[in-house]
Amino acid sequence: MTRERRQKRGRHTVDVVLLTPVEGELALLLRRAGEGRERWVIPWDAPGPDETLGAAAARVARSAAGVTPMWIEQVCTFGDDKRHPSEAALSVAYAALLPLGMAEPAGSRHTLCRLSELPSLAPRQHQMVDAALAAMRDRMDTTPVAFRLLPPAFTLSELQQMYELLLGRRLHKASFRRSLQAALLVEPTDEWRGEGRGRPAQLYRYAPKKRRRGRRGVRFDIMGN
Amino acid sequence: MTRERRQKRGRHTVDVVLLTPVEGELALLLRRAGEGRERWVIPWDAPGPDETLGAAAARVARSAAGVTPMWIEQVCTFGDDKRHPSEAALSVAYAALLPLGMAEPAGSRHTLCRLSELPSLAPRQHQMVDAALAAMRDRMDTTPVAFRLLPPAFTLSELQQMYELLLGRRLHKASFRRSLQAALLVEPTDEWRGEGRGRPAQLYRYAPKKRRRGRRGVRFDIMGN
DNA sequence: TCAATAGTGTCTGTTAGACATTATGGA
DNA sequence: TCCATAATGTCTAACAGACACTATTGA
Repeated sequence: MTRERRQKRGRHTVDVVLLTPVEGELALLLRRAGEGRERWVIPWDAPGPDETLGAAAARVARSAAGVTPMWIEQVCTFGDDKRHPSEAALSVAYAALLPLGMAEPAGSRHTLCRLSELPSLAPRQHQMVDAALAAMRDRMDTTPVAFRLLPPAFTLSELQQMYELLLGRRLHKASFRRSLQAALLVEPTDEWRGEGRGRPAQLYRYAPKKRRRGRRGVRFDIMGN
Repeated sequence: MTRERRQKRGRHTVDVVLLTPVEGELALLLRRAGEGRERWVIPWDAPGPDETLGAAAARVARSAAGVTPMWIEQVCTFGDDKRHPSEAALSVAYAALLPLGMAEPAGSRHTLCRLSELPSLAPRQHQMVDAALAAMRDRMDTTPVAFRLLPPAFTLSELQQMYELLLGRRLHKASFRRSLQAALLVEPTDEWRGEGRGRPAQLYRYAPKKRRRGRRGVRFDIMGN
C-alpha cells in the first residue's frame, strides 16, 4: 500500500473530452479500456518528458480521433480523491471539439457515444465530462467555437442549429440573427442553397470585424448560497 | 540533465494566488524565496501523499496568511514550458481571497504587495496571477464572493466599492443597486451608520432569496479572431 | 394549391446607463 | 448656510423574446 501510494504520487495524465455533433446531439469519443468487459474510458495519456500539457492533449486527441480538433482548451485538474483508469495522482482535463462528419472509426478501439447514453465511467472521468461540457458552454460567448465546426460557407440556420446543439438549448431565431448582425461576425456571400423543400437559404461566411462589445454591468446571477 | 528531467517529471505543486483589498487596491500575498536577494514567490507546496488538491491549497493558504481564505477555487494548471521556483513538472493554480483588514504579517517571511507594484516572478507564477485574477472576475457574477469579504452588516456603498475593487472597474451606482434589489441578495437592517460628513447609510446584510435568474440569449462577445 | 423553410417587421417588457432630485448628516 | 454622501425617480437606448408576416422553393 505504501509502495502503491508512492508509485501513485508523482505521475499525471492528460485526459481529453472529445465532443462532436452526431445526428443533432453531442457525442463523446470513448476508447475501449479492457479486452473482456465492455469498459470505456476517455482518451488519456501521460505527457512525455519534454512535452507540454497542451501538446500532450493535442496528441491524445489526434491519436484518438484521427484528426486534429477544431478547438481544444484546458478545463481543470482533478486530484486523487476520485478513481481514474490510471494510477495517476493528477489528471488534467481538456475539452475538445471535432469537426462535423466524424464518421465512427469502425473496427477500431474507439466509439462515438451520445451524451444521453453515456456508459459508466471512472468517477474522475465522469467529473471531467461534466466539467468539460460546462466549460465549453461558458466559453462559447467569447470564443468562435461554433464557426469552426461548420464548413467555410454555411446558412444561418445551420449556424443556429450548431449553437443550439453545443449549448444544449433552443434559441430564438430572430433574436439570434439580430445579435449576430450586431456583432459583425458573419458576412453574406452571393450563393444560395436549396435544401429540398422550402425557400433556399443564403450562405454566409465567418468574417469577424473585430469590434468587441463593451462589458455590461454587474449581473448577480448568484444562486442562493 | 536526463536525471534532472526524470526527477522533474512526476512531481507537482499547488500554488495559491492570495488576494486581499489593501487601501482601495488589490494586493497579493507573497512569500520570501531565498535568503540573500529580494526574491518573491507565490506561496506553494507539494500535496502530501493522501492530500487532495483542494486540501493542499487550503493548507498553503492558511500557512501563508494565518487565516482561512473566504473563498478559494482552482484556476488552471501550468506545465513545464515555463519556469517555476520548484522543479515540478506541473503546478495547479488556485485563486483565493482573504478578508478585509489582513494586516501585513510584520517580520514574517510574507508580504502584501499591490498588484500595480508586482516584483518579477517566475514565469509560471506570473501567468498564475493573471489567470487567477481573470478567473476570479469571471466567477464574481455566479459566486457571492464580495459579500464574504465584508462584515455581516455593510452599506451598499461599501459593497459597491468592494465589487469595483475586485472587478477593477467602476460601476454605476443606481444601476448597481437596482440589479442588487432585483437579485434579492441583500436585505436592509434597521441600523444606520454615519461616516463623518454626509448622510448616514443604511446597513444591509447578505440574505439571498435563492431565486436564480434565467439564462439570457446568446451574447457573441467574441473578439475578432 | 399546400407544406416547409428562410428572412424580416413590429411590439413589448426588461435593463443598463445618464441625469436629476430629494434626503440627511457634518462643518 | 454650504458641502458631502445616501437614496431614489425619470428618461432613453439597447436588446431579448414573442408574434406575425412575407418570400421562395418543392410536392
